[in-house]
Amino acid sequence: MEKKQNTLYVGSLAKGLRLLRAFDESHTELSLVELAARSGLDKSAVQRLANTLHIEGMLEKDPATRRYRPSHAWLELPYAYYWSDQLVGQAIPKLIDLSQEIGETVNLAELSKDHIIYVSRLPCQRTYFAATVIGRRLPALSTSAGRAIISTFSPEDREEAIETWPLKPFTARTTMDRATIRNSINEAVQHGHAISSDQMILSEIGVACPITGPDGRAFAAVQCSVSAHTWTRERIRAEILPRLQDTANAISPSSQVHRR
Amino acid sequence: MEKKQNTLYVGSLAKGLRLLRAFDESHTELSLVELAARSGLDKSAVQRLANTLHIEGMLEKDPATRRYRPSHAWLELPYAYYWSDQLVGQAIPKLIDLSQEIGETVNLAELSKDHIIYVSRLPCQRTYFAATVIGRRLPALSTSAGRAIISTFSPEDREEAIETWPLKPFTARTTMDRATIRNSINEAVQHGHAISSDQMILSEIGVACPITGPDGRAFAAVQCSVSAHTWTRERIRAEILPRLQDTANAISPSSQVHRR
DNA sequence: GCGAAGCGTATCATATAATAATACTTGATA
DNA sequence: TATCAAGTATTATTATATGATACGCTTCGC
Repeated sequence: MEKKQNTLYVGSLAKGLRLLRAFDESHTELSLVELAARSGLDKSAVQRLANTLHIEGMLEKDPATRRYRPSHAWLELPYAYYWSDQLVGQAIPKLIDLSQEIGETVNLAELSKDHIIYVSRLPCQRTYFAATVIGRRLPALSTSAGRAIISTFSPEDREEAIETWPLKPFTARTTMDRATIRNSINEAVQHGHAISSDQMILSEIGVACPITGPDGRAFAAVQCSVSAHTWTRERIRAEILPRLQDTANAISPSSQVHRR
Repeated sequence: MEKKQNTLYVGSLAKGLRLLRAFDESHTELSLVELAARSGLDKSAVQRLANTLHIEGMLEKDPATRRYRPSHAWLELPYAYYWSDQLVGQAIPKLIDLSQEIGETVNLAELSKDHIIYVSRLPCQRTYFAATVIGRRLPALSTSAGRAIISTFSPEDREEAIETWPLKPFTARTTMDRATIRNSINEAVQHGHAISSDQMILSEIGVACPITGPDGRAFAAVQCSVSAHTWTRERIRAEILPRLQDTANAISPSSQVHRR
């Protein structure tokens, strides 16, 4: 057991959480030994912990196959989260209006370390499944929302993000060159919004405007995803951007306390 | 410590989960002693467990107030859940189409013991916040979705549900009389859909059609919420119901394996 | 139809790791 | 400035989690 030293650290709890984290989009149900393999724990530990999680209602267990699956309890935790996140309550009604106006998929993304996480999604057109699911965590540098947020940082912080935050190729056209990303972010600095294409999936264009705090630094963004088959960047700028910008401004806390 | 006996039960893990469950819509951030009070654990235990959850990234801690809040990790759990739930993937594109067609809020609800839980929500009109948030768990008997699901049960199971499942008054007009609920469910048996008014909030009407499994028993429902100020039950039956029914049928697994 | 392999389950002796009591620190209140 | 409550740190004690081992069941390949 890698020593986490400290008597204020309860190892068993941490190990249980590792079991929960073993589930993801490509591991939707796991057997005992698979859980052991993915969590790095031995069979006995997994047996005890998984059993506990099952008894506590955090894991479903198929009586036939003996395999574990996430339970409905996994949906109740985000419910609690939503009430605790001030921003979401502020934003949702405005996002609904926006999505109705433009008739395209609208997302709310928050910065989470060096990634962005989709906190709220309002799909208006059929898209791929992952685009409809909250909680998706993506490298900030590869998303329009992330770039919009970074564009509000001080020059030093901005540069650090561009140089050090992680990248991962999702499509053949995901930008892996940090200089290109720097250009994209610089444009965002100037225009107040970021646009990206083909980053997470081909033929998808994302536009995002930052939601800024009282200090002018963004921690979230309103984002809109459209298909490159029906939209051009020009049309996006003409038809979507103004409303997107208005929405982002309306949500930004600074606007609510009457600061510019 | 109430003995959960068994050497396959890890108490510390269970206690940690109790801390997570201490957060809900009216307890969005908690101090150490509040956590202790709500979880029923002593201060020392909470100190250790909360600290562990913080280190593991499950709890945010405000450096100023020392209070704990749910972290973004709480949003990653539903992400994993969605991929593990077959139904959601099947349903989402059809729900998007439906919501676009009728221009009203569309929900996917699943049965979870004697409650229903909203698994997917597509708000189209401004509503109260709770109606936009996934993971909300409501007594099945008090919701159109729950009644639609129960209506597919065998007469015995149906009766047991009506007699024993829990009720709770949310509005002054929430039906607390089981005979009235029985009537509502019997109507659902005959017409294949359930309608309810003023159950969760005043002036809200819910319509739901069951999603049935191969055995004809439902485990989920497609539901639509509208305002009583702009809709009557007659108009709902005429304009919304046909499409709602089609959508529910299209999602039902039985329809996909070509049974009736 | 038989043997082997893999997986889930159960048991148990051992010492690690969680406990709960206590004491210390901080900061808010009056 | 004194008091109190909340958060933090430390400790001895033992309960509690551990992980090795053994058993039984199913699924394969031969």
